[in-house]
Amino acid sequence: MSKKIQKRNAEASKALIITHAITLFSEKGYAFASMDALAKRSGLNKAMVFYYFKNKKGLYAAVMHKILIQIQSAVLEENKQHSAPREELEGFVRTYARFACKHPYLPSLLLRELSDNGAIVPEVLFTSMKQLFVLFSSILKKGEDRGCFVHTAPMILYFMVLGTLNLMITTKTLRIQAHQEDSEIDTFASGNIDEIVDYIVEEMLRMLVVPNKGDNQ
Amino acid sequence: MSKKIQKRNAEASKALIITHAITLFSEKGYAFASMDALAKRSGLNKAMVFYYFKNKKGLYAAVMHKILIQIQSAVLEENKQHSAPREELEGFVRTYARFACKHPYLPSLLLRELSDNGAIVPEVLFTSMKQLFVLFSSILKKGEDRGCFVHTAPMILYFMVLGTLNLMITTKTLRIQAHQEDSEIDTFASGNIDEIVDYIVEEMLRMLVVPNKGDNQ
Amino acid sequence: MSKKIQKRNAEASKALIITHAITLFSEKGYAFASMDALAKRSGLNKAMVFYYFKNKKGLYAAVMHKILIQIQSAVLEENKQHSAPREELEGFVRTYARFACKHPYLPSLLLRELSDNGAIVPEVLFTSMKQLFVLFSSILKKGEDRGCFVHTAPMILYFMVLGTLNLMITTKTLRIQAHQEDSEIDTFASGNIDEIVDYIVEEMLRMLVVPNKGDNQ
Amino acid sequence: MSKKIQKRNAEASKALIITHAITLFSEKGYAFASMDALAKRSGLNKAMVFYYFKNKKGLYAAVMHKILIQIQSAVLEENKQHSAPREELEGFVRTYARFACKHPYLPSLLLRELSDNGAIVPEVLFTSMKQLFVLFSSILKKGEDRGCFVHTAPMILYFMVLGTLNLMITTKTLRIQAHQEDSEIDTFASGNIDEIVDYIVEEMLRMLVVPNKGDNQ
DNA sequence: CATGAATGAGAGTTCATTCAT
DNA sequence: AATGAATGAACTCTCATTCAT
Repeated sequence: MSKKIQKRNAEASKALIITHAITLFSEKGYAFASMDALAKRSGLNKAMVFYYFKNKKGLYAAVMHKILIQIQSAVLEENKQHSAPREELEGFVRTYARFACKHPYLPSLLLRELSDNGAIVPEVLFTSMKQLFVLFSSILKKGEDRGCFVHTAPMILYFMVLGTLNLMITTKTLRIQAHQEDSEIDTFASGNIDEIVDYIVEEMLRMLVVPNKGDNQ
Repeated sequence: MSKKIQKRNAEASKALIITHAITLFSEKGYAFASMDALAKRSGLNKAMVFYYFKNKKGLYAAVMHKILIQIQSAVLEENKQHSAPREELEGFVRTYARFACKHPYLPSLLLRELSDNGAIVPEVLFTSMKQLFVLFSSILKKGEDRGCFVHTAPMILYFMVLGTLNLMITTKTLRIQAHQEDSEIDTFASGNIDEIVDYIVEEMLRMLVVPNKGDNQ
Repeated sequence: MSKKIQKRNAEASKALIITHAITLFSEKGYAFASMDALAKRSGLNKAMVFYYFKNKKGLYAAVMHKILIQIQSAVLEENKQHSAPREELEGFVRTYARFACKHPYLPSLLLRELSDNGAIVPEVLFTSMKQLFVLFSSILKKGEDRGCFVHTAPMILYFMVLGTLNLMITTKTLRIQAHQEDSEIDTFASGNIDEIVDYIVEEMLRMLVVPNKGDNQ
Repeated sequence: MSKKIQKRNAEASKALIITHAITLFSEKGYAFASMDALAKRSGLNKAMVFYYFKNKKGLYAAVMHKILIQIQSAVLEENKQHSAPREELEGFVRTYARFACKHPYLPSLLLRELSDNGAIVPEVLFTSMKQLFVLFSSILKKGEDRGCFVHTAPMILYFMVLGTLNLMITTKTLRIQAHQEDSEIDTFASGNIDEIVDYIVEEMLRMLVVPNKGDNQ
């Protein structure tokens, strides 16, 4: 009788849609990602997407929420394992970097959103980024309190970390290409993500560490 | 006397279009900036845009070209006035920052384009960014050669500068808003662009300057 | 009961569109037939046309396919009823003529397409016209084999039949008009399609029939 | 002083435009031939076309007028040289054919116009075609009067000649292609225009010539 | 839950045509 | 006579979204 029973429960379908939406949005950007394409990729009917997420913006919000939750919990998880500020800092940077590298949609989605002042989903982006920032600040604060970090503007350092990492990750192919065309230019094309993190952390510590206190933090 | 100030003047019309296109693109992003809206803003007929720039992409390319040329020449100009690496570095950062602050479309357009690998106008973005990078590298190189800078990966520092500045500038309203909601959080909301530059430069020098050489370079 | 007769019925909608498209294309020609006008005529939304036929070319291809299939099967059907070459030939001509007269879009669409080398939908036109030609050739061949037709170039005869019929049909109003303006000119204005066919067939047979074999084939 | 004096007299410019318009219209058809493209081809300013021909239709009318005049006078000229109906008939067909073959825009433009009932330039087409038809009729009439042609419907024969020739000429590439794909099908692909004319004339005469009078007309 | 059908608004683009010089 | 600038109307096509089943 039944033509084609597709018994998927709601959660599974929602998850399926979000998964595909993440890649689609990061590939094409919000505007150029069409709901048609998304439905096709997900193997679902277009109307389902609206059934679950109300509209495109709603879906996008869900997508942003998902990835921001993911990165947040990844960083928090890793942070539990350390207690020394230097290690915490390195942990923060490395965890973010590895995650962003494994999920390359993160940098592009994030940069786009930030360069827009969160035009599409203000609150989600806002609170998530804030929470991550609070964690980052607390690491610096702890370092200062213990006397091993000098005082700095945490906001600037935060964006220094995120800006550098995100740009290095999104521009990877661009940088490789540039190096191939003109080998004189050192675009750090060969460096993998861990080397990049090493560099960044090293430089951050040079900024932060109190001269004669660095070794025995 | 004449109602419409400049008519039947190709250069004026082109300039008019580009001017409005710059703000429109940076406000809405490429996809959401409609040619209809642009024409209305410019007070010109929509077809004129196509007459002069062939299509939307062409216009966008022209826009990017224009602003990249501007920032480039601003930086180059300023660079002539210095010869000491430290000053050159500071000049680079400050010029870029001031320009980006005065023309707030720059950061958003740039970040968007970069987070896309220059999806829309690869070459223009590519060559311009490269030239700026070459200048930046040469400053670092000179510093190293003179023994006053330690060796670093110029690409990473470059993105550190651009990433930090662009993010600080685009997120300005976001940061003010966040601080108002929760005054505990230090989002550097009150800092103006020159203070931001001071901070960044100070931190860069802490990274770069060879310990006992810094003072008397 | 229901206000709109057939809604949410894919086949009905498609058929509705094609029907109106046929008349529209034959009235205005491909270029001047606008999708807006078609939608209005069909009482459907413009987007539906694209939903079903992808684009204007696709619709046109569907239209051509439809009418070529129709004429083909009409001719084939009629051809079954005869076995003598003379009758087959007459059947071919008369069936084509009647069909084209009843569906006056055929001649105009066909002539246009042919005079363009099938610029818009090459393959469809191509294969259909070929199949019709193969049937026509086989009739002539059979006649030759039986010794009742002289040998001729089938392609030329084929175009003679189609060319004459199509032109006579499309120019009908033109011919009537010409005759009214100057009654000296005999434009065959009064002749109906069957008389035209009589004439053509008679003349074709005069060309084809072997002198002393014609009577007793 | 003078930037770029283009001293062309009106007639030369007009002729230049018409020449290019003829090829453009026959290549693309009326609708798809753009005034922009025409201006570019002619090396003139677009506005000039309107200056000389008022609008696109006007230009098209001029084009049709030109080529119809040409074909008319070619046929009339050649007709002077003969007096025997058979020769006149052959002359008519051959002249038209050669002309159409040398100026391949004729068949496509003509067929298009005819299949449209002269939608674009009714009168021009109308009178020209009529004059040509009157000449053709008079040839047949003379033949009948002299007792060497049987009576026929001149209109039908006229379209038989024009239809066959025009179709054979426009479909030349199509026919060659069809033959290459399937060599079983005899599309008269190898035949040149004179052979085609031979065939047509031979068949026309078989229709027309009074049985025992044919030889000594 | 799930689907295909349907829609309206708007997008980019083209084009014949006119204006001012 | 000749030109480049300017225009408005149209056109094809896309897309987020909703409806009916």
